[in-house]
Amino acid sequence: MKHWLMKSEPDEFSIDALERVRTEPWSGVRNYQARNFMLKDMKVGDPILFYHSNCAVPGVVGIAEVASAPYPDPTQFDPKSDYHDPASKPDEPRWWLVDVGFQRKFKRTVSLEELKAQAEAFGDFALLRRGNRLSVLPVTPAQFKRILSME
DNA sequence: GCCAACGTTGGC
DNA sequence: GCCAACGTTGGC
Repeated sequence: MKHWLMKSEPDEFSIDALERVRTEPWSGVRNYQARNFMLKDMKVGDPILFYHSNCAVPGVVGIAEVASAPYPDPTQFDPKSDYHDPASKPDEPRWWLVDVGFQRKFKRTVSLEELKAQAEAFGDFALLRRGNRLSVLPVTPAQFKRILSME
């Protein structure tokens, strides 16, 4: 079982929004590395750290899980969608996603600032790499556990 | 709102 | 295949 971290801008889709809808198709990922994690490496039931980005206090705010096998992101074929990709063909979809299911919301935000303060204990962590912009990234079991212990 | 970092595009 | 231009991400 692999562990993951997925970023979302709370203005767009927050942990509270996920708690309300329970399950959300993770549409709109348009980065090949992030897509490949969803398409090739995720399995139903894998734990996910839910991360709020681009906000006052960026950080991990809760736990979700992979809730479906990968399937083509429908927004790529929708001309009205911001995520429309005219170059993608229905018989050969370029963008794939998984459903993300709510597990629980943290009592408090484990902030990026706190994570950075422990950067050494985390070792190599994609989230803390300089200039990191990946919105879907792998987390080791030890890193996952450490973040849970910081709640 | 600024801007550094990074991915993608397209001309050559 | 190189690389400049451009667009986006995301912390601050």
